[in-house]
Amino acid sequence: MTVLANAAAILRCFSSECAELTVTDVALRLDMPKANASRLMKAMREAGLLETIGAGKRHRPGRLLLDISAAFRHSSPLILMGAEAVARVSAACGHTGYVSVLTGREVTAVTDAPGSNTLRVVSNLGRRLPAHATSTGRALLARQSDAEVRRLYPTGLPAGPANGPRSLDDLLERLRRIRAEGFALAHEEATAGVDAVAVAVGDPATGEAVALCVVFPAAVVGPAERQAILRGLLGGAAEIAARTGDAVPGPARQDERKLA
Amino acid sequence: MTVLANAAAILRCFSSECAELTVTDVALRLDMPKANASRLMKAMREAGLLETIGAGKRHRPGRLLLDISAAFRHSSPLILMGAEAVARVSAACGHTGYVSVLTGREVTAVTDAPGSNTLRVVSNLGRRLPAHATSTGRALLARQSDAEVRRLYPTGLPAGPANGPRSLDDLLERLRRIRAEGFALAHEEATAGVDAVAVAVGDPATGEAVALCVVFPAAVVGPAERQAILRGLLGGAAEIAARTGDAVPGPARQDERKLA
DNA sequence: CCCGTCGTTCCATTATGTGCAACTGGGATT
DNA sequence: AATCCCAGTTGCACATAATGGAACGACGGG
Repeated sequence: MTVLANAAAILRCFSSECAELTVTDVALRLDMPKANASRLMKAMREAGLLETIGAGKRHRPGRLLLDISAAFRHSSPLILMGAEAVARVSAACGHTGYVSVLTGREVTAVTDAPGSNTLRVVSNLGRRLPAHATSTGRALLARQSDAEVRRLYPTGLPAGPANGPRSLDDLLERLRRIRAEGFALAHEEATAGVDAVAVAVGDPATGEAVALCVVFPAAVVGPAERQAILRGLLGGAAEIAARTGDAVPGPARQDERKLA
Repeated sequence: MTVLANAAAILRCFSSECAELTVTDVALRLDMPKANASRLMKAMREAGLLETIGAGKRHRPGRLLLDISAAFRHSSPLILMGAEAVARVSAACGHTGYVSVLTGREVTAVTDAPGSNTLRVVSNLGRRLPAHATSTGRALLARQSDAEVRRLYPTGLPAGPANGPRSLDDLLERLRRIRAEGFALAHEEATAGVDAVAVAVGDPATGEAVALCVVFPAAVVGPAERQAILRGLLGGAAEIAARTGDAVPGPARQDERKLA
């Protein structure tokens, strides 16, 4: 299935950073013969996997793929419920919220709820981030055992942002705390000036898990508001957990769930 | 490129309504040999185009596609600006908003801003709807000439909802009004109890156009609020049009842009 | 325990995609 | 206006790579 592999490779060239590509761009990046790239992309256009921008020679992912990413969201009731819960919290506090999933050592946002505040974090759907260096990633990693996490990082932790975990042991220590408290925090990690709160919830039936997360400017959000956001996320997660039969980590009593 | 065509056909089997498929499902739907479907789907899994749910045999679109649909959104500054504008209006009024694009006779929502009201229209990203029977579709069709629209419907209009246009001439009449007024309305068309306001804006440089749209429960939103929504959408569209150099249809003076 | 269903694997056939190189067409340069 | 140059497309012979029929494991239910 070389054509499929090549087609996927072409699709991989697209990302949030690089949204338009020409035939030679692709041929260069994948160092494949121009002829090949040309024919493949033509076929992909005809299949709806790619489309040209205007009438020019620049390409972008096709409409078909858009339809399908919607199917992905609908494929999992967990994601839908998560989106619903995050939307409620986001509407209440005005900050941007996400639902994210973990794949190996990376997290991806699958749904967003753009905030309504003038100063808010711009949403960045579909960008992969290192799990260990984000609140969503750690919230999801905390659902795994220490042994499983160690197995994910056989060569230790890659270098991360200043406030992120500095070593595998540091990470495991943070995960223990997340398991005990039931939520994850990030203070100016992936993005300067941005703090985040995340809560994970899963579906034992499918083995899936998602993280609900709200991000906000670190400087302008005080303890009371943070506590409100946390309460909203925990409440949403608890509702979902009740429906799926998931075990919620952390203190059983809501009032013990406080930010440090 | 038969494998590509087949792969695309498999992807097309997924939709908002049908989010999970097994090998035999696919083999049946596309009546292709089971062997073929099995191998193809295996290859697609390895390429990241598909993934199994949990450890089972049900498949859904892969993570890769999710990343890419993000790229699609970023590919067009027009879509980004539209999303921004709709998010503002949506946050202000609490109703759900969309950015949609037109392909032939169908419109697809590419971005959504879920509303914050308890009673709101649930967003339905990525589902294709007939252009003539939606406010977004008509707003976009109105950017084309009567001749072009006629060419789109050589055999007349397909049957639509009760409040939708009943004939091609009816549609053209509505489009004329949209061109004159600068916005499109739908009253309980695609969905019972739901009204919608849509405004189209384009980028002459690329030939693209998007529709900004807000949907709301027909019964509980009064004239004043509708007017406010309309003003918000028109304002957003005007800002975008100013940046792209697009011509905004309808009365030049804002205060003439009123709902009937 | 056996059967039905579902997915995967085997194998020969042939279609299919590959790579090289020549061709075209559109824009800039002078 | 003539020319160059680069991006993209096409022809052709060769060999890889996908096809489909049927047989084989693997579950799960009756």
